[in-house]
Amino acid sequence: MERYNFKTIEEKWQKIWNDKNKFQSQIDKNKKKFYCLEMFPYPSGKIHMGHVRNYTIGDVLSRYKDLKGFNVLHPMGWDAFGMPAENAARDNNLDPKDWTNKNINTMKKQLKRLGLSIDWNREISTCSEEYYKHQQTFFLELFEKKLVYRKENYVNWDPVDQTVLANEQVIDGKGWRSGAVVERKKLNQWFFKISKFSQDLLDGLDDLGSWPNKVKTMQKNWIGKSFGCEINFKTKGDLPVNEVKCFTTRPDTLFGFSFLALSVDHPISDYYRENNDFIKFKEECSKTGTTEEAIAVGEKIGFKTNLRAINPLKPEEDVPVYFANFVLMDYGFGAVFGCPAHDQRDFDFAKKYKLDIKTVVKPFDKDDNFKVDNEAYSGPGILINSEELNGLEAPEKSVKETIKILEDKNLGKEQVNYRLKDWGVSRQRYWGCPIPIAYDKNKNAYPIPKSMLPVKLPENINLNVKGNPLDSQKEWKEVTINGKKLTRETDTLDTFVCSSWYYLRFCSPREENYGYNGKEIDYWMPVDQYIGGVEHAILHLLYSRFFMRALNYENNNFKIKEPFENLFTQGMVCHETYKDKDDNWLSPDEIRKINNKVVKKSNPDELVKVGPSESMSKSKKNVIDPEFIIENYGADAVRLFILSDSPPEKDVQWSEQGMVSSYKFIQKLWILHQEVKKKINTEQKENNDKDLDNFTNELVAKITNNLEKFHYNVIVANMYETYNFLVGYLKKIKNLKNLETNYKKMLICFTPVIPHFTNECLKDLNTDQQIVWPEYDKAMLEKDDLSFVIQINGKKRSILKVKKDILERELLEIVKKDKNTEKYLKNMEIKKIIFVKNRLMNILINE
RNA sequence: GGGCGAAUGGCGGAACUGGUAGACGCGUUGGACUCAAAAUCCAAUAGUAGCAAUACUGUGAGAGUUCGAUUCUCUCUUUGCCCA
Repeated sequence: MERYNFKTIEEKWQKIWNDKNKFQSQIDKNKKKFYCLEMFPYPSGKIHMGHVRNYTIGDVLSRYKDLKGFNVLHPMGWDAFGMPAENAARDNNLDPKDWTNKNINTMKKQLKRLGLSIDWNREISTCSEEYYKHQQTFFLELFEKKLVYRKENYVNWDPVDQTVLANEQVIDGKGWRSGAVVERKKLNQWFFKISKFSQDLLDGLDDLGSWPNKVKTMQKNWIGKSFGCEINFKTKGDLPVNEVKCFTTRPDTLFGFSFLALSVDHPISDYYRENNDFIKFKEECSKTGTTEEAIAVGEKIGFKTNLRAINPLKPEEDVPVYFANFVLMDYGFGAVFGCPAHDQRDFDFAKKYKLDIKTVVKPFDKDDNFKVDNEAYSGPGILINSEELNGLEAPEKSVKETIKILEDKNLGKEQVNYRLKDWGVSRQRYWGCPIPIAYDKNKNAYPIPKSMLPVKLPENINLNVKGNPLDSQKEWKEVTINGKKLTRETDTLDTFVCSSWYYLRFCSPREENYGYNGKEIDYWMPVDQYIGGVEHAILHLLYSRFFMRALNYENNNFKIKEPFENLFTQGMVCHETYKDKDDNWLSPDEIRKINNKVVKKSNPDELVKVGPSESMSKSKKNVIDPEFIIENYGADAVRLFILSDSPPEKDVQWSEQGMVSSYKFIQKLWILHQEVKKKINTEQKENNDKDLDNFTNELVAKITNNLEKFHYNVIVANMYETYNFLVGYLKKIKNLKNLETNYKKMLICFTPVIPHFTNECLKDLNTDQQIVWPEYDKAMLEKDDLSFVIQINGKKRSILKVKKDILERELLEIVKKDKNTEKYLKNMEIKKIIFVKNRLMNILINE
């Protein structure tokens, strides 16, 4: 018998699917649509195992829904703008476009080789003019709706990449890509007014039923709604300032007020702009990043002003006013009131500058003499030392009560604050979507008329310059609008803008007049299932949700608010890490496992240090190249393995042995297929066999259920069970009449996972009609003979094969005679019997 | 510090609405085939005791609810992620 030649068979089926346009999708109002989307890849060069996992999960779902009769949309495209292309092009003297397109070609081939059921006719690339011209139109529309604005702002500046980073791109004070320490720099930037939708984005989360709770919580925290109070502090001192506005969530701790802290960017700083000490201080502050994390971790430093602030609830008391590095201008009003006893940050600051620490909240279990000592107490409790507020429960009642008092005295008012800041979209890079704006000599901004779109990127330019290459494009920068000579904006858009609406584009990828076609999105949107990594839980998903709201804003024709109905976040692909004796990382093919030892391939005497399994990354060299694996084992085997070992939402451990056994399994299935085929083709056939019908029925039920719940690892187990069953079955049973129909059902159940193999087998059995997902019979799941569990005092003592729907007293008679249970019941009084029909009987006796 | 999740054999992991814990795979051990090895096939595989039938223990720890808890409730430990 011939071995299963995965290479020819897989390529054969891929060609058939391709030639027949099998996965092409179009509107069909008679069918229910299903839009399945995986996060599109960045064309970095080659696909990695993370892609294999992501797209296999999506493919299993798409193929299942297709077999179920849905009209499936399953597109793929490229998140093609971004810094790696620009950097690679600069370093190797290439054009980013060429570099990107070359990678796209390679990766497309690799994805096709995986046998994904993708409608390639809808392929899009965000770096193509056909894509980004529509994005520029959207930008102008948002500009008209005043959802885009420009402001001078301090930004996170990455000195290595020479670009601005969003807060969420700064990790531990370092750039997420370059790893360079991030600096603060003031720049003119374009912003999307995402904060306008803070409440709506928060409310919308409730409607996203099947998003992971984890992701919803993360977004909720990110939006960071807080309830508090705006307070106007009167000030005195030798500056022409009478008042400072603060936002606080804890106005109830006002009696613990001992300083007021301002951001160095607060308007009051203007009075100090020529003060050398202040300038120095400000420089010092700029070394701390602008992220909340950097601020929390970094040392708190302050600069004392000549002002003193008056406590609104205690006008005879005034406290010093500082500039401090932990106050941000864009949160609240760039000013906070310091209550050291009940806020750790304030506490650290007060200790450093020897300020009062007045305890005003005591924990419930302490008396009124409670004093904050080594650290701030921020928990709940009872107000003390707070005059008229004494005895109030904090923060539950005290916050509301204090706000009322302040409002009555006209000293402040209730306010809701959001942590979510507007989205800075300007990037000082070449390889991105040009912002369709131009400026006159006075820096006034003019939108480029829509008729002049797209604003194309200049080609063949020198990237080997400091800063933004577009800046040195003199000719390109010049533009005349309505006879006016203007200069183009040289910043390009954050690539997260591109990925904020690409799912809309997939619905009508060739629509020329606009970014989307109304009819198409009305049919296809929203995405029924979105699948991707949890690392995008905040950024990409929040931006996409914002983008739909921005299009929806002042536009009655656009009805979508939530782009992704359901979300599934898959885990990462991990692998052991290896290091040699000098602590250099080793790749898996540089090591060898002999017995229980791991040694270096090039030097078998040298032991290799085996590290923990971590997410595959080039820097740790623990990557496995999918191309090599597909080449060696075939697409079906890779798909099977990547699903088999862990639930899709958890991390999976790559294992060579596991991969090999998946490969072998397909070989074994092929051998089994030959045997089944032989039996099917035998002339002599006997009666139908009920066991086989039952098994298949149960299998269909299990696999259907597991597919619906994303228990894809269990599906693989079900496949192995089926194999084991059939091997045993063929050995002992001659009843063949119903083998063919049952076997075909089994193959269809396997199709989402190993489509090439099953299509080949079905074809081999002359199955020409369109295959459809088998239905299962619920009633049949309850078998005529069943295993009935007998417990005595809650302990399992026997399992009896009995007929379905057996009555309690019938069963009791059997139990009394059964050799396993009889000894327990002899001469015992039965106190109680719990009888669960067709399942379990628990007999309670005296011990 | 706060929020959310997780903890089951040597390992990855199963277990429907509380009802046979350990499906399935990997690994390991023994056997068959072979001059030998690989591959393949067969068998065993939670622990303890026993030739065995079987018994006891067992889902991070401790309590609780229940006839019955991996599943529900509380406390704790460890760990992961996010936020601070």
